[in-house]
Amino acid sequence: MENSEEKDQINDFIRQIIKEDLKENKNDGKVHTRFPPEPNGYLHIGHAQAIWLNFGLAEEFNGKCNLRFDDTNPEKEEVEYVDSIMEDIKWLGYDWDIRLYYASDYFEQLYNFAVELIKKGKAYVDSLTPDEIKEYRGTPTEPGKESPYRDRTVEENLDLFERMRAWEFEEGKHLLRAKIDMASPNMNLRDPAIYRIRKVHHHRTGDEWCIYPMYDFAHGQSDALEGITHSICTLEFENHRPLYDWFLDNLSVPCHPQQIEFARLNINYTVMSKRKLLTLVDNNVVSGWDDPRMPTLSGFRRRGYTPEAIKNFVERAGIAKRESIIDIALLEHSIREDLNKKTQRVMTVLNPIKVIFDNYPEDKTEELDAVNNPEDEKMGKRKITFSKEIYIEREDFMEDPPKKFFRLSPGNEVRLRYAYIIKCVSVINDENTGEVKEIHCTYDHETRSGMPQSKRKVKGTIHWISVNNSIEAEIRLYDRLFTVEEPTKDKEKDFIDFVNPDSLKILTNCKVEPWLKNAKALDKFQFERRGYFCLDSKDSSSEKLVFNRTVPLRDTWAKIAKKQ
RNA sequence: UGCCGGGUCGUCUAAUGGCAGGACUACGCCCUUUGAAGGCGUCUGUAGAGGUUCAAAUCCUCUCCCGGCAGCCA
Repeated sequence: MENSEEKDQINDFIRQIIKEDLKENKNDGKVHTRFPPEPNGYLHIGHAQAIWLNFGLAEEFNGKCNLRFDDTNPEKEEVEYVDSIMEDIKWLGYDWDIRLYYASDYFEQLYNFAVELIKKGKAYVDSLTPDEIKEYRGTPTEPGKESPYRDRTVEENLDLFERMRAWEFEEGKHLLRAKIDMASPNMNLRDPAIYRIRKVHHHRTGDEWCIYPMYDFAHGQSDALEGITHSICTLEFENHRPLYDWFLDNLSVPCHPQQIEFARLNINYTVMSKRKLLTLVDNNVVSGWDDPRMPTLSGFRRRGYTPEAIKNFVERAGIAKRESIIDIALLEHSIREDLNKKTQRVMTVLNPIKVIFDNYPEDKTEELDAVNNPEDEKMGKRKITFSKEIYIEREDFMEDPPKKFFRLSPGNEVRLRYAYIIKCVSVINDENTGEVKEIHCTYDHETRSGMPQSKRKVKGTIHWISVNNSIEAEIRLYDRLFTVEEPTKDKEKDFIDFVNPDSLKILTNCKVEPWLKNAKALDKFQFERRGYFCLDSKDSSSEKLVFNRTVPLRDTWAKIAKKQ
């Protein structure tokens, strides 16, 4: 209920257009959108916004949304990408039902549309070389000039185009072009290419075709064939809209969809183009498209992000026409908010140092109650073991603490979460390095959680884990992939130069609660006082547990310490 | 500088001639057996100059700034 009320409040300019169309009963009051990825890379979080928009609009206005692969360029497209794209959309929670299409499904119809254009005298086969075509096109400030082949007869064009299809010509020898206006101030209308010869194997049509339609010729007609009402795309296609409309106006198509453009999603400290992400993969800067540092959906999934958090984020980022860069802090807020409500808490020590209680019996152990999730009582409680020797985080102890350090230090007390109040009595340092090796404490036996004395005010509470009741794990800490907000802004340097060398830190000697050995891939937890973590889906095994840090908890102390 | 588009708190985003609001961030306080979460509060904005109007972020004029476009990519 609450959710739908919230949804009703979204009123971006696209929704306003749709509501207006509905009011006028345009398209018989129907809304039909489509998500049209090119299978030449993995989906990133920018695509998630487009998916959320297109599928969300369909849900909101009782319409439908198609999935259509825009596979008109066989040189870059692969089945691997098709599969990953479908997996990612499903993961986000959307369903195209039976409406799975490929632009390549329409190759025959698109060919016929091209023939129709030729017959109407509105398309011609050009035989200029690629270089000549470029030269003839002019520049943004100067008009182009017409190709000498522009006035070929309909019969000649038909014959040539048929022979192009019949594998008679070499790549680049001929090109089918729309006959529009070589002097148009809009470069897209200067006789744009419609069909080019490419003797390349296509991932779906195999070697059936050697001519392939250009994006501009395929997209609008595919939209029309599917009965799309609102064809939503990003800003860089705004200049193509007159061409989109020109084709639909000059062909016998079943309907004329409306193209609407919005600004693509950008986030600081990362990059968001498939080409650049591919570069990171190819140069082994990351381990693959699903490296947890990647802004791909598969990367976020492996990192421990949830579809809910991603959808909340793209909704909060909003839909508009002005170009913007969203602060990564908004994304982090969204995932913390979701995981806080959902995750089981667990005691872990990432960087252990041993604490020994001088006044605790050698062989004694105690089972103590720990809350699984303070945000959700239904998640219940579990037992944790206390004993003479425990580990705490190295950073929770300081021999010479600054002001406002509320943790353990010589002569001072601290509370052990769910256990006792303890006091540091002595410290053993490493003979060579001087580093703290072992901390000796006394525990106050009247302060066990729940006892009256446990109400005593102690400023700090730290987490811990029993030496004999913990298992080892590897924990991978991820940070932002780049050191600067806009890695692609610098004109002198390559964006790769700004990769954060500390974007991945691997901790190998971490201690976690023993039951975690039963965790399944992608299971999510809050490691108390540290952050949200999930079991890695590729490298973790029963012999070696591997956890990925999704996002750290907010850390007020880190800010205070930094100021001091 | 041809054409197209865009400029509202630090960052996003609303207000569609009628009180510039929300979220994130930052900061402060409260609460706290997670320095988390939560609660309360504070700061900060209509690119500039004119004009129309009782009233302008919104309409008009001029200026400035920022993107996109010269693939047989999408």
